[in-house]
Amino acid sequence: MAGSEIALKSERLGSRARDRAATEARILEGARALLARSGFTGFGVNALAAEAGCDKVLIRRYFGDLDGVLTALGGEIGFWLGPMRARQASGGYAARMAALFGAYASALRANPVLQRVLGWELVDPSAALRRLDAARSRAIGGWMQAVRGDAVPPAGVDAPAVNAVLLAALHYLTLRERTMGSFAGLDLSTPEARERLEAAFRLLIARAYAPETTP
Amino acid sequence: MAGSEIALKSERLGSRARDRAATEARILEGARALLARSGFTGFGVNALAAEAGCDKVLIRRYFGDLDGVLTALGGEIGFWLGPMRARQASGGYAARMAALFGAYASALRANPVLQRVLGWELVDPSAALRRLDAARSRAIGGWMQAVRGDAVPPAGVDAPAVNAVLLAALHYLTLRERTMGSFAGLDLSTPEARERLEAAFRLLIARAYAPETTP
DNA sequence: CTTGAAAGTCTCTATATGGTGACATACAAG
DNA sequence: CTTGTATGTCACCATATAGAGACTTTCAAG
Repeated sequence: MAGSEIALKSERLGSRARDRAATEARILEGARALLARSGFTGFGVNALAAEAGCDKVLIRRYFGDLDGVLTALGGEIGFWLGPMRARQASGGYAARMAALFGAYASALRANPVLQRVLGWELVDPSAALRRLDAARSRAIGGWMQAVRGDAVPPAGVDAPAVNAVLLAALHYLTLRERTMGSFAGLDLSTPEARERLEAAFRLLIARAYAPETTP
Repeated sequence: MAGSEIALKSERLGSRARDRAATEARILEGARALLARSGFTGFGVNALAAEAGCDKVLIRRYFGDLDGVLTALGGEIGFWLGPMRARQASGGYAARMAALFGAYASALRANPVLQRVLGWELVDPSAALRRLDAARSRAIGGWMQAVRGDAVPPAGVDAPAVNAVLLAALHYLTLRERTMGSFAGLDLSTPEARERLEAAFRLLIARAYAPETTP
């Protein structure tokens, strides 16, 4: 009888491998899953503890704050955009930029957590989100510079400003597709609309960065 | 003494003019002010009642739900974009589109409530926000059609798609300016950066909608 | 004048949240 | 074996929220 009690206790309490690193990993994975599923509106200490299957006090002990969890999660943001870094585009500036935007659009569409972060930044910016944004901005800037390589935009075109405009459009349309599903009369859920938008991006890039002579 | 008691009571309870229409107007005005100041994160029944200076039960009685308040507020969304409807642009399609974007950008920048709504749509879309978005989309579409007039975009250019891309960029950059204050390495709080972005918009519009011959 | 509905105020409950303290257990160092 | 620390569990508290009920007060219709 005593043995069964001990077995019960050890099953009830000891089943959790007493491993801080594993718990922290579960918290981070839970935060990732929770953000992907419910976004920031349901992102609280209680919900995260339930998702990670641990007590909420451990979140405070190990990360101090929910912002600490976000900051720790941001350490993997390099991984979010990592797979894109490999390839190097070729051709002129316009061609390289088109390839770059296509790759970034695919990566962003496949990353719900990044979408949630980008959306929440437009609603309730916090210090942690600002740090994440700064790091992501640097990463993307470096990545764009690497892909661009030695190609230079045509003279008379403010490439950083134009790229910012196009990148802003890409962010907004991707978020609209997941949330509202439509924008400006276009049904973003249909492949036709997305193809039209991709064509519009290609056209804008081609004409903005066209060489001196345009047909 | 009985008289003073009556006076006190009438001052405490009767000071509120017993007028349902006025109370509804105060609730709507309070919702507008609350949204402009705190956004949707602090948009609750208690906060709205405190802002409007009335009891929260009246919000439920008159509007049923917070979504009802939003829907009623959306009836004034026509007013939000109303002042722009007057002027009619002239020139070619590119020139008219440039004027249109400039006017819309100014109106959006001066309208914090519209900014909050646009931001929240990307985070937590509700049925009420979908209705508001549909109405706003129709209004903007009609306004663009009116300003465009009889000008037609050059052949081979998918004008609705291109305009959607540019409009998306305008929305995103305006929201980023209020929240993060920067995007893609550009400090949006400086007039220089905004001027560069406006120039980028003008360049994109001009080249996308340029007549057949481009220098 | 009486009566009944509308307008408004106050209070209570149920719930969820973030946060903190008290306690139990495992594990390793002494 | 003892002891201390880290890890984990549980219970409690203060707060804010949405919502419903009970209660005045005004006003207008009869």
